[in-house]
Amino acid sequence: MVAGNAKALRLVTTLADVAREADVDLSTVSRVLRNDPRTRVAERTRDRILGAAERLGYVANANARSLVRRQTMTIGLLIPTIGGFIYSDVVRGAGDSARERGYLLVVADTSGTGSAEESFHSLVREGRVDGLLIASGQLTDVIERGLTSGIGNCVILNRQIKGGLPSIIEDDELGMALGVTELIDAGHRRIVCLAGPRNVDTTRRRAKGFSRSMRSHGIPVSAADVIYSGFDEADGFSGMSQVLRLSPRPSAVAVGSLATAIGAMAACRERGVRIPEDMSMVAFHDAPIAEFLSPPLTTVAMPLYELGRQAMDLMHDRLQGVEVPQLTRVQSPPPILRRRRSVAAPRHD
Amino acid sequence: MVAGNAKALRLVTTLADVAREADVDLSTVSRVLRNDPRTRVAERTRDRILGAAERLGYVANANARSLVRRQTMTIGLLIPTIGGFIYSDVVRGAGDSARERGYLLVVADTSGTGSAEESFHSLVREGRVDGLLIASGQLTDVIERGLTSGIGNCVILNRQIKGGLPSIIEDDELGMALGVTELIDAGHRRIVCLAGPRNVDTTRRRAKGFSRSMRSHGIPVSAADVIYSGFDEADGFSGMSQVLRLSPRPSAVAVGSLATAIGAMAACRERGVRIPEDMSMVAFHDAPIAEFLSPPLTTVAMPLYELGRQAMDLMHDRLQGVEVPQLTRVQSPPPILRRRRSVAAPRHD
DNA sequence: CTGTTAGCGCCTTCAG
DNA sequence: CTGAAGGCGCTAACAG
Repeated sequence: MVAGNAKALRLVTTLADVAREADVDLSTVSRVLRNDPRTRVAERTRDRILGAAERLGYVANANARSLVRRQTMTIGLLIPTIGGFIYSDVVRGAGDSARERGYLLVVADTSGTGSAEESFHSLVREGRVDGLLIASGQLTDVIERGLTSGIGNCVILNRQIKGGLPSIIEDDELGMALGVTELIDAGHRRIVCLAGPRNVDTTRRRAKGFSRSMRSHGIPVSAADVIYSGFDEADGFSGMSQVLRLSPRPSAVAVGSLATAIGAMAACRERGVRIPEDMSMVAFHDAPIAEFLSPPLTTVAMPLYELGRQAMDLMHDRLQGVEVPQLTRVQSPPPILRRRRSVAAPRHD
Repeated sequence: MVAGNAKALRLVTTLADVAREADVDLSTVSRVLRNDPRTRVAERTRDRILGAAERLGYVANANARSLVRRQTMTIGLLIPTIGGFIYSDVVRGAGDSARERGYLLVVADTSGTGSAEESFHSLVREGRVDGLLIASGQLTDVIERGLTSGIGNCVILNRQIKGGLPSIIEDDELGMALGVTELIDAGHRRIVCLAGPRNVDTTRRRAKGFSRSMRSHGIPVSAADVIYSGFDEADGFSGMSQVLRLSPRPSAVAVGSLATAIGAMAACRERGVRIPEDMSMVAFHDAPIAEFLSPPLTTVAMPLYELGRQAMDLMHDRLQGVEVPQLTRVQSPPPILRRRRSVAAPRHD
């Protein structure tokens, strides 16, 4: 009475069910449903099969298919924390490209402790995905320190990495230079860069953009002009607090991320430093919120949608056996400076 | 020369490889590696097997396992857009619970057109997940309109839904009442609720909390006291603009989401309406950013981490065959009012 | 204690 | 144009 139960409650219809219903062999059903180009099927049988499949609500099982085809048609994306300003665009870009190519994109959040490596394991090593897009610095670090097994089809987003893994980066240097130039053009000379964490690739590139722009305008820069902090609001607050203690106090600051800038604005407010009257500010990265801050923030909008999209394109190439370069730069569009109201001429210049 | 290539480049080691290396049957390897409690294996063979597996870097293939076990040990989570303030907590909660139970959580962003249904299809119907947590109103609507096949193991987050699908909700009504009470306690009487989109369940519950709190304090409410808009910054801006045109102008506003509140603050600023001097404000939902706004925003912090976690717990029960109620309320902790500086006594009272 | 045997659901030669 | 047969990598009885 209980025996055979497992079979009895198999509710999903399989190829065999459709075959029975259509009175053909299941291999024929498989061909028809996949539109196998190598086989021509009689119009009548095809209709019969299609009808039966429809009637039974047949959907092919991805696991069985993956097992034999040795590919899952799904790509993973690792991001450090869902909810960051910049990731939504990256995810949309990667998702759109994936969909167009018949792939499924699944994303995993690596904010929990150890979850970066765990996700990597479950997704890649256990064969749940064909490839992994890695936008999580945390995991990138692990890989750089020697995790080498099974990292075949990975693409690193916006980090350069030792060890031959392909990566795709935006032109952070140019982006930051754009922002700094805006400050310089407004008349500022004493400008400080409130950058992200020290020794992180993106921080380095943005800091470089800062220095480059300064120097190319004939303004000397010293190491002290770059203040390192983290990437969130609280980091921005403390970082900016440092900046405000500097003497002479800079008249403008170029901030390494939008969240940091929001914290930095709060620090200014608390000290009674008005933006832009007493302090001009540009932020690296843009999001709808920038428009609604006080004052609306001048930002550098990086092509993050394109970053996601092109990362996926790269992955697709790799999966097709196309050789992909070890370092790719996101192709157009270039970063855009969104002028709002956080930049003004310096007061005592 | 090219023939047999497919086999040749099979780089992953299988059970058979380990079995060969350890000179035992592959079923034994399977047992040992799974720690099958029903079989006792000689210490020596076990060591041999473990050694071989280690040496060969064996990792079980998830697809093959899923195929036979008829379960994938992965749960999907659908969210409307990665990058919203509230989703990071939900994802963390769900992810933590999943991990503790040996499940993998994958999230899919349903912001693209049609991608909600597509994701649902690829994940659930094609058998890539054992269950789906749905926090995407978009998909909820589709389901409510009649998508019924294969929705066996779904849990709806923070939406009540017709049709018997289990859902878990927080006490939005209480949360909003908390915020409104704070306003009333500060002395406000003319208070407006800037709610989300009309006809959405969460909006309705928050609006109800508003009315309830008002009435319980003896303040009459009319339908006109609830202004409907959307859930993002721009919606908040336009919604608040409407509020500011009201006459008599309210002295306080209870806003239905954090993003909306940020837009609303901007609208006030533009009109020269100072917060909290001319207008008090509380927002539903909290995130680190609230602390850094101008002024720091008084918010109602909902237990979103718990929502995610308990949704996953519910899913787990369901997967274990435990009966789950059609409607669950998130258990403790209750919403917390985070007092910051956006509420003050009204001016002309 | 360990090996043998059947599949899971699907794809893919190879015959007919 | 269609059917038969083998196998993807793994698990789970059932024997020994």
